[in-house]
Amino acid sequence: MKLPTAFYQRPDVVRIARELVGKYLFTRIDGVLTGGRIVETEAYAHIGDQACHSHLGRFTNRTKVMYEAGGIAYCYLIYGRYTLFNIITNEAGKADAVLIRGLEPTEGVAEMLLRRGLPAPARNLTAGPGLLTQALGITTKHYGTDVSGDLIWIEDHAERMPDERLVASPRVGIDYAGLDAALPWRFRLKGSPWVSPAK
DNA sequence: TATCAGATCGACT
DNA sequence: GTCGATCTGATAC
Repeated sequence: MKLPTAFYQRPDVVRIARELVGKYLFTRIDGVLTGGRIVETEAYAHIGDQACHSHLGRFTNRTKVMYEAGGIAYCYLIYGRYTLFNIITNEAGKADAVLIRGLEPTEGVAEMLLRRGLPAPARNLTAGPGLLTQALGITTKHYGTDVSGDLIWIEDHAERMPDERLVASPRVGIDYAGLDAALPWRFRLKGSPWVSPAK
């Protein structure tokens, strides 16, 4: 079943990030269904987390949707080339987010290959936050899109996801956040080849 | 106003 | 293992 908006509006972003591992992310962009199982996420909290774009109430053109109520997409460009896909959580004004870093393709693989320009399924089809957005057709145009809608949504297939299959570790690429960089807010599905390549 | 570093990936050595 | 592509926001002048 499709996760309702209420799922994202709960206050504990770390718990939401953990629960999203094993759920299924789908998009129907240009009328084509693509998606797969989420195998890697990271939590970003607006309070006490320097790595979060909304830390200390930063409010810019880029971060403004983070301050809306949970359940919408926060897409932005990094390094001038890659779109990263986050889901805003918590209630309006409490700008928390979950970054989707890794996906195991299950639906619409042919279309994903086309979008990625690959001849055959390979690990680099969706293993990495900048890659899965390409494969799913997510761009900055989807900034602010409802993730419980008909364009982008997440389904719960009621798979058993035992704790021992979930690995918590520090997040990636945020050394600038000082001590906060050590917070174990990155969640991966143990043994999945579809987790992102970054250390 | 200018500079810098970043929640990345892929090409190349 | 290293480096370039090239956009955004933060910080320094």
